Amino acid sequence: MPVNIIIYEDNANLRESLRSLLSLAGDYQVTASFPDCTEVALRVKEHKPDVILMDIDMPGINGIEAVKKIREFDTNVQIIMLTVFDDNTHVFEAMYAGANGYLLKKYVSDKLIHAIREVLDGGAPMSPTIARMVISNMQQPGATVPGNDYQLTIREKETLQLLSRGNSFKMIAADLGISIDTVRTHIKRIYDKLHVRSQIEAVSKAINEKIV
Amino acid sequence: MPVNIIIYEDNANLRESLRSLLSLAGDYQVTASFPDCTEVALRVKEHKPDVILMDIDMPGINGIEAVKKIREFDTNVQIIMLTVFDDNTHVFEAMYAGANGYLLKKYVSDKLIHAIREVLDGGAPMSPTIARMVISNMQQPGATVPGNDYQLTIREKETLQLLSRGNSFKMIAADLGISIDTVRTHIKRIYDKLHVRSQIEAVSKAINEKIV
DNA sequence: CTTTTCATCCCTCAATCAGGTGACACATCA
DNA sequence: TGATGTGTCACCTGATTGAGGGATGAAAAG
Repeated sequence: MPVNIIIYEDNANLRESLRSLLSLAGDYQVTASFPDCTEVALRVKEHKPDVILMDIDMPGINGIEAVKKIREFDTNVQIIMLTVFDDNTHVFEAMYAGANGYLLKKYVSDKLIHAIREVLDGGAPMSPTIARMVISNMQQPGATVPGNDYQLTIREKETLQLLSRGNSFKMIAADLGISIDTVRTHIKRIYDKLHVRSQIEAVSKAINEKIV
Repeated sequence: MPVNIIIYEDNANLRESLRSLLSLAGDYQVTASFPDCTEVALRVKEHKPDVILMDIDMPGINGIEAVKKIREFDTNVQIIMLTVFDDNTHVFEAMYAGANGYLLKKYVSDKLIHAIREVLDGGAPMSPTIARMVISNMQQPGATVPGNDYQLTIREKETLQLLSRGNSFKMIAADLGISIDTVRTHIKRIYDKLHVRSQIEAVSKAINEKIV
């Protein structure tokens, strides 16, 4: 069964190049291709592709918006962004929107077939510089080393979790089946360990450093 | 000028395989290899490698700890993790610690040379499944439906931001140059709009839905 | 067997916060 | 011009929280 692919690319030459590149490779069937994203949801539902190749810079709805729309109803179709942009705004927006891969156009001829194979195998094809950007992005907030669990005890972690979800001391006490005073004690110890002095600081630290 | 590489790998067979794989490829020089990470900082400083291949599971100091130690004094050396673990704890810890690439051992023979080339070119080589994990991790916080900014006004967003960073009303008032009662008003409106009833709920919602 | 850690509970006091109500200036917009 | 939205400020009440204490028992570690 061939892999069904639809293409969104406003440049007619490139669109046809992609189509022929894929048809020559065998096992790939471009069931449709479009120069813009009007009715993107309808069209995707209609063609039920396995893979979507999506340009970013298109007239009307751009590729990132299109990905968001598609992800509202389909989280399975594999979407590879195909673009000339390698600045981090575009890359991260695309990733957050729900793209599975991100190929720079200059690598397309070499890597497209490979990338399609890879998304179908559950991978996330990315051009090298893109991969580096993604990693750097992860490392930013990771100035806080995970493993810094601040030696919280189990009970303290539970308390912090409930606190982070917006519970009052009273609710935490009820939830854990202990007295409110015990909750207060746990909270105090948590403050000591996290070096904070209020709920919000603790919660903010807990969420940002994913202790919870 | 050949690429200088040092290897950390406790399995003697694999260590030698890597060494011969690299020597056969030409242009790569394994200047040292070690079965464990004792004195890792000293050794790296001594050999000044271009690339470090780092196993994770080693006796004594594990590879992730070693990466942290190395990154304390050298942010330029390219480090590729070389491991059998593909669970997300190990992957993310390694990434946060400062690894540049993450290759599963089963792909080593095929991809090692390519991966070394790639880190040196500023890329971030990853096995496909690893790349997918990294991307999924990025998409988690973005799972929140976009467009939900709850119609907060500029001032309310500022207030919420300061609140999320752990400031008290008093501090927010000082920061914004307004009276504490005004802060209270803003906060109250924020509560209404976010449908919450406390600081923590607001902060937790704000962070999780990345309004701030 | 003693010490430490964890989890539990209690008390007090001052500070902070939530919820309510009301007011005023300013800008925009219908 | 009048309605609406925004940003500002004030006062009040009751509840919650933060910061200090201190205390007990069970379990783990030494």
